[in-house]
This record gives sequence, C-alpha cells and structure tokens, in this order.
Amino acid sequence: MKTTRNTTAKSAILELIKTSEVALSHAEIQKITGDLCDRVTIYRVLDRLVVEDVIHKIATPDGTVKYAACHHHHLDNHIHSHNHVHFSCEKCHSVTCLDSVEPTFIMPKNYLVKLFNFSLSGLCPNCI
Amino acid sequence: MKTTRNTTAKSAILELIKTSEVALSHAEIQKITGDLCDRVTIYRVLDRLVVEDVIHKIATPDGTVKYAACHHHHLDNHIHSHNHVHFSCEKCHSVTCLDSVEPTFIMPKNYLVKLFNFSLSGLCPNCI
DNA sequence: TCAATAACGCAACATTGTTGCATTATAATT
DNA sequence: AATTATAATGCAACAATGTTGCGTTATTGA
Repeated sequence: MKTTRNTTAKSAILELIKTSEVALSHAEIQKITGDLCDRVTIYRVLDRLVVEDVIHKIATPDGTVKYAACHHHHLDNHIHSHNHVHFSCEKCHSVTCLDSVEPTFIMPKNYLVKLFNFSLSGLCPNCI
Repeated sequence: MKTTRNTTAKSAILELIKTSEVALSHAEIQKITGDLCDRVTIYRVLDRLVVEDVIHKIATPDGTVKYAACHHHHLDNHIHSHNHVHFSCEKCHSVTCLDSVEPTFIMPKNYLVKLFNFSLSGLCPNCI
C-alpha cells in the first residue's frame, strides 16, 4: 500500500498556507520559504496536499493559480466540498475564501455540474 | 487621438472567436490560424479585443485562460457586463458561456464587488 | 497620394509548470 | 536500535505560456 510521508517541506508549506489569511501562489510560497526546498518540490507538495484534500486550488479571474487551506465543516454528514466563493482584490491582489456566501442558481438541462468556483473581484475590506 | 486599426489578423481572430461555440485559448487560436500571424501578435490582438470590449477573458478552474465573444444585451439601458456563468467540461475541456444562468448571493459587508466570474465544471451535454 | 503611427515580425527573455533520474530521508519492520 | 523498502527530494533539462524592445510594414485619416 502506498503511504504518504510527512516531510519538513510538506509540514512547513502546509503550516504556511493554514496560517495565511489569504490564498497563496507558488511564487509567493517560494519567496516566503526561501531555500527551504527546491522549486519543483513546492509544486509536488502542493499537488500532494490537494490530493490529500487539506488544501485546494483556486484560479483567479486573471488566470493566476493560488492555494488555500480547506475548511472542513463537520455538519450532519462528514462531507466537505470546495464549492465556495473566492474574492480577489483588484488592488492588493489578495484572494480570500468567503465560506459564508452561498450562491443559488438554476442550471439548464443536460449539464452535469460537479464543482463550482465562484470568483468575485473588486475591493477587499483592507483596500476599500 | 489614438485610433485602433482593423488588420487582417485582428479580423480573422475576432471572427474565429465569434463563430466558435466554445471559448478558445491562445494555443487553440494559434493552432487553428496556423501561419496567419506571429504568436506574439495573437497575444496583442487578444489584449486589444478585450480592451475594446468585444471579447472577454475567462479563467477556468484549472487555471487555463480562454477567450469568448461578448454578448451585448441591449436591454433598457446600454450597459453590458461580463458577469455571467462559464461551464468547463472536465472531459472535452470545452468552456461555454451560460448567459441564461443568473446566480443570486448575499455578500458580507465591507467588500466592494465589481465583477464576478462564476465557473462551473462537470460534464457538458456532448459528453454526458 | 502621402505621411503619421498602429500594428507587425522577430529575437530574446521571464515566468510557470513538467519530467527523468540518482540520491536522501521517512517510517514501518525486525 | 538497526535494517530496509520506497516516498520524497534536488538537480538538470525541458515545455508551455506570457512579455518586451526594436526595426519594419501596413492602415487610415488628411
């Protein structure tokens, strides 16, 4: 059986993402961690953490990719989804997860919706 | 005053995007147009068309960037927005604009929302 | 028709992401 | 605690994507 290991790089990167107020890009993580590990390792750690479902990938409206910690809401069931809203600030370029916002919509027939990713952009509370 | 010119490359690329059922990426446009023009020109034409507000940029959930024609709805006013829903098929990777879908949501205070980009993913009618 | 300049091609570069392979370090087993 | 299988790493090399500068071309208003 294939097991996953806790390495210093993985622990440090996860801790960084968890404690961050905003979603982080690969470049930002690399800058913060300095010479903690190789550039490639960061990519591989991020991939692993996404597969392990502890962080999730966010594509901002301008096409840059960021990562944020998953907030597991243990409600009635133990299901957790990444179906929530992200806000991108056009001024400071920060990306925040708005877990409280739950959009409603009606889909046309013949589409099977599995995931959604709702991105808003404008000014965040810090830049308003 | 700075004027904008209609070149063969610009006309061809716009026509391509307008007649396409799905949103197109730079790579796809390059492949279709062949040796119509340089790779850099495609980037510059796309930027120009976005500024001129005849096409819009879409970031799919996986981070790839696509372009689609703007549908100008001339209702009471002459305002047009890019605030609509995009659907990405996880199988054929096509991106479609769902102009009919209008999500509703309630925002927390202290955020100034200017744009939204609602991306759904799953299976499109062709792949279902 | 002509002249100003928007747009182009080309080259060179920056950024972002991927892959192969030898080496290192983790964690289960003895 | 030592052994061992292999997950994970570092490095190098590459691919894809996007940007910039500059001399040349072609569009369009005069």
